[in-house]
Amino acid sequence: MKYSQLFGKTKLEAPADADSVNAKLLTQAGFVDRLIAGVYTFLPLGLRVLKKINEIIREEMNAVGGQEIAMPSLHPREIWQQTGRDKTMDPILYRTKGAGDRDFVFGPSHEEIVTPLAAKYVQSYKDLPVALYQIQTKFRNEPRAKSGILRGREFGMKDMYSFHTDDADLDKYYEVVKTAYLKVFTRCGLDAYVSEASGGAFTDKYSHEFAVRTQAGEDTMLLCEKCKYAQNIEIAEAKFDDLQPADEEEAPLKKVNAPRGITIPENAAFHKVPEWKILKTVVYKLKGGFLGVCIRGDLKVSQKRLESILKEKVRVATKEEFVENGLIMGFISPIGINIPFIADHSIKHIKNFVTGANELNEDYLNANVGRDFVVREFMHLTDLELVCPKCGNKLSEEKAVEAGNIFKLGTKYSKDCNLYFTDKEGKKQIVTMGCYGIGNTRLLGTIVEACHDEHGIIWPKAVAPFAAHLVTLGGDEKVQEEAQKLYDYLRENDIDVLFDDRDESTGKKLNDADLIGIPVRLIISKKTIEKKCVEVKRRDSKEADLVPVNDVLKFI
RNA sequence: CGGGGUGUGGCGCAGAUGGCUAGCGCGCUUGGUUUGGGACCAAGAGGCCCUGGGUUCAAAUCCCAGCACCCCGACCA
Repeated sequence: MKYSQLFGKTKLEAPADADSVNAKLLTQAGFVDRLIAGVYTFLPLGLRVLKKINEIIREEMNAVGGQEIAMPSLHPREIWQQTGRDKTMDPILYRTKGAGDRDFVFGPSHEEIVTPLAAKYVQSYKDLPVALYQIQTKFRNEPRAKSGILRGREFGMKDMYSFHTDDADLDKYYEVVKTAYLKVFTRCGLDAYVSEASGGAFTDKYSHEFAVRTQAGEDTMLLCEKCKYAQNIEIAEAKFDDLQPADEEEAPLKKVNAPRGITIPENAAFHKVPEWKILKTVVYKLKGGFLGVCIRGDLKVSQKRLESILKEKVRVATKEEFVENGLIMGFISPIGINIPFIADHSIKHIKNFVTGANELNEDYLNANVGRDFVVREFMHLTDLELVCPKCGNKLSEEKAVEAGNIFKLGTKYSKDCNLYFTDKEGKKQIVTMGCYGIGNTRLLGTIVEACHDEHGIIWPKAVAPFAAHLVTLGGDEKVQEEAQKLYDYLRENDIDVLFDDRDESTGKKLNDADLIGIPVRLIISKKTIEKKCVEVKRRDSKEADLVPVNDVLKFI
């Protein structure tokens, strides 16, 4: 491909509202174009990468017996009512009406389609197990699309569904797919970890996430290098004691008179609640002022951790400083107080806290984070040290992106959609299901987050849009001729090459090459022609080599 | 859904106490000179100043409403 003819040019500056590295680099380099928040066009370069990713996914899914199909995106509403998800997923469903005023849903996922489909074709135990997958666009009305292509409203996903005669068979296959998933991420040049997933609609025991380590990740994960084990820090902390009943609803905030002592046990006793229901607030003195720290009543803030996070020495505020800030010892709360607050993850999922009202002997009941008070950031602030459940080593804290997840669905959808089979004894049995998702477009963004430097993207070889980037320097005709010869030669040898044949200045062309990030850069210039050589430079290395034209193939 | 910010050629921005023909940089077109890390000269093209309503002799600029985008939270198979 000649760059002069490629649709989608590089830009000197990234769009001002690009919020993440992947959004900046991918738009600046001409891989994607944003239509609206969370909805992107894939330009030729971007689509090339996406196709490579899809091919890797396809190969690995085929290798574990997956069969590719293509299901519709337009779903009649009734099948969503049948599983109850018309209601439970209502906020994120895109809806439309068809002829005769019929209601439709744009598919956010495909259990509702694939289960009835399987029911049509699966009758006997001989038809099982079977795994079906597709690579397709999903639609989810995210309340806040963000992070470039990492969280979109329309996005690409590989979703696979497996069907089994019993749990044992599902368990076996689930492990096989887990391994296949790790292969996919490794082949895409990423460092992936399996993590036990958060509780959700389908219970945490039966789901795993795949975390990819990158500095730009949205989640903080606890990782074990050795076992490739990961755990989301929020889950780790919440899990250490599963306190919050899942069905508790947020109750209205209430201020009550509370002539109690100032300690947590006295507080808990007075309100007749467990200590973990108390929102504990500690105020620290920093160089630049005061900082409130919220934590669950039964836990302790680790000053050491706080200091290592803030990178400065801190101390608890003195009595005088309390008065100065209008704080009442024992009755502090983040509600209605004018100092910044951060919080430990432990409070994130607890509802209806008891907390002080910043007045003597006055408390708030039913305080909820987000609704009644806001914290700047959630952090890990306790002494809690977590170890790998497999090898017992201490887990390290890293930022990560969730790039895939797998679930044991069990019989939820088979029941709703009447998916049964006849066993060897001729008895009717229910089918057990698993489902397995990888966001392929998110994966593309994740690769950029993980593989870039200050000049641009550094594509791992397996997913690079081209194998080589041929660049001419200088407007010399001889240079163009020689480059054209090399271009033809490479193509004859099945090398996917992008040929920057433009008459642009050296700086622009080299900067563009760095930005686009193709793994190998080849330069033809007056200098190289004199030496009958080509300059070869790998994107991830600083050094360039001059190699004889005939040897070029060895370097790609 | 709460709080904050921003909407001006394709991109990045200036103009805001109402007032002349709405500017600048990048990009684009034409011609010329250049070419090893974002070149230079000259001549051009390109604008419902987010939308709707209002105030006014006069609105990019003031007022009201709405929409979109971004950030921090809430939410998140």
